[in-house]
Amino acid sequence: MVSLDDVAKRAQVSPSTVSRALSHPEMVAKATRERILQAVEELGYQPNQVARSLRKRSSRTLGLIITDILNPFHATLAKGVQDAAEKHDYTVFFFNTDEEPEKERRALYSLRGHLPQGLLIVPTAKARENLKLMKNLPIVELDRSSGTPGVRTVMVDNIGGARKAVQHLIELGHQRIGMIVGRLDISTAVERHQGYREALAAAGIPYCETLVLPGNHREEDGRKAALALLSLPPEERPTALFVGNNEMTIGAVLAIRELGLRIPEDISIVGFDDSRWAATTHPALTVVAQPTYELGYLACESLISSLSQETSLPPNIRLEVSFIVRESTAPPGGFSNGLKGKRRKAAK
Amino acid sequence: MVSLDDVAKRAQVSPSTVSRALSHPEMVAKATRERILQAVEELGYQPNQVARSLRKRSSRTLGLIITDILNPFHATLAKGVQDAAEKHDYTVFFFNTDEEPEKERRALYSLRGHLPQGLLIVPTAKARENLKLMKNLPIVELDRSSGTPGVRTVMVDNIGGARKAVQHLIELGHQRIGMIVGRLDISTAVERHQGYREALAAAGIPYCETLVLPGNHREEDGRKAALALLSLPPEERPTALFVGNNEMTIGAVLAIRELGLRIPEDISIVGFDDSRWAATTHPALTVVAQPTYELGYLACESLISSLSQETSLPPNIRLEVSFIVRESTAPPGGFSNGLKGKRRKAAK
DNA sequence: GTGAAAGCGCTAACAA
DNA sequence: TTGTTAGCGCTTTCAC
Repeated sequence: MVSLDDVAKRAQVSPSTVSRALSHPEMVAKATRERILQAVEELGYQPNQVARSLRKRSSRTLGLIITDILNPFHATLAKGVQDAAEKHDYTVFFFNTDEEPEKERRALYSLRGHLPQGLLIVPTAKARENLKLMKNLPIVELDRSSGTPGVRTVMVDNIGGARKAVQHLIELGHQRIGMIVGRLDISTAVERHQGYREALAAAGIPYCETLVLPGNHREEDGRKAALALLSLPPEERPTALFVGNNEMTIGAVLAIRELGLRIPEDISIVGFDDSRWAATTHPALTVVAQPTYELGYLACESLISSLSQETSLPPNIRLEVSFIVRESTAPPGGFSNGLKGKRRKAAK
Repeated sequence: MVSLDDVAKRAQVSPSTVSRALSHPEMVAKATRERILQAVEELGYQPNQVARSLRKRSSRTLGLIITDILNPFHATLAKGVQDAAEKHDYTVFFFNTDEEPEKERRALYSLRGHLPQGLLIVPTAKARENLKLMKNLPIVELDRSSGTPGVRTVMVDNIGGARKAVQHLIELGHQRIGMIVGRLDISTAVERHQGYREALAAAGIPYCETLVLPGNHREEDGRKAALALLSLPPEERPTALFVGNNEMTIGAVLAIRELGLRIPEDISIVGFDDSRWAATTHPALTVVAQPTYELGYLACESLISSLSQETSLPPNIRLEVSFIVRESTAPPGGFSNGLKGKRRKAAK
């Protein structure tokens, strides 16, 4: 590889002058600078970032840790982060934890050795413990918060979004509204659950524990939870479902199909997080839509701006969600009011 | 940060001994080694990978460049790569090119400065040019090939997969089979197109240019192409569609819905690459399924094994695809045989 | 089996 | 404005 010394020789200056010409052009006389730039060009010289990092103790790299790259929500987050990082000429180390704290720990450890300038992370349930590894590293948490002190966060208004969703169902006339919530050791799940409770309370509907089932954010968890909720005895069974994330929503819809129930005639459903699947499935789903790409992009902007001390962005950001009414919600209908012919088929 | 020198002092040995104890344990006496390891433990020492990389001129990092992280196929590829990399204790620099050669060039350039050990890339159409930047870097191309000499590849049997898909349609009785193909400067598109031609030829069906439309791999391209193909005059109009990738397949299905046509009664459709969307949409799609995760995983294994000279894996790997018949294909029916009531609605 | 010394490629005092 | 020098944290000869 061609090094700075090679350039120096060719341009007949000292290595430090070459370094300056590239890093602080204004400190070098115009003529010299041009001679150097030409040599750089001719030799195809590219600075060795590794050497530069070692010397400057700062690396122009960031870490990105998400929990599930197969989830389009996370993939979109990653794209937002990546785009912002590239814009500022940062390179990103990427990790995927599968929601497993142990994988997260290993990712953090491995990342630490590479001395990144900062970290963007969708924390797992044990992140608060794991992040102790990263003393003194600027961190932004995306989507959810681990509660680690001193960490920046970029999240959406989960409470408001959930409240709106449930309110919508209540306005349609639903009284028994089930919720498939995420793990309650994850902040988004807690907040969406809170929004659910608030909406019920505001309408004077008592909170009923049997109608709330937790899941581990995956499609299969949503499916199982929906199956369980819809197997309750008729008088307890929910007439509508509010599901805490995109993957579980898909699972819930599949469960409803398995049971031979119709959406929205037999059961209404609202999901949290929009997706192509939600928009194009039949019937199209009513959802709380999040500005996912912006979330990732902004988180990265926030991190980078905090690195350069231009603390233009507040350390904790909440983005607004929007509520999209499509075809999966309607006033309570047949199924809830007794056993229709459909149901027989369902009890497979 | 605690450095090797700190450990050396605490263990009362020289820095070089500490280095050896960690990198070549067998070169250090057991007692010394244990003392050192204890000091490492007590101080929470972690080797500085940047310094190590600079010195060894080798970095335990890999580059991963894909073209569209929002495409579940690519996200799955990335997960496979990531998992394999982690297994071998490599860290990955991640880039997304959006199919844009210019972004790819920038990604490669930026990556190069970080001295990765190797590169995994889904090449864009201009990769052959761009990859000239990466002289001497071990490279594995995934999914498609840029034709760059000396580069390893891990791909699927595109020709065979396409042939099987089209053959299936022919066996159902279709004669006018349209194809929505990718960009013909991308190897997968060329190969799938070839499979299409071969299947037609084998059945003695003449190849018809008007039935083949290219698209840029995105959903919207598939939609437009399908719209165009289905707007052909009745006697030229295809009765079945073979679509060259997952995203365009979704677009084609949406187009068919827009036109008010029924799948498979009015038009059959087969996609290349399975996905949750394909499996759960209604009707579920017949597809050529690829071992996507394995593709990514194996590509990374292949790269890493080539780095350590254990050339156990062949430089060019082709994985088998499988053909999954679901509900989107049937013998040619109503639509193709003339104008049904449905069609009026379609001509919006 | 261990230590001393050199140096990976770069940047940043400090001097001139 | 430019050059000299030292050193980031590590590994690897080369001695002993």
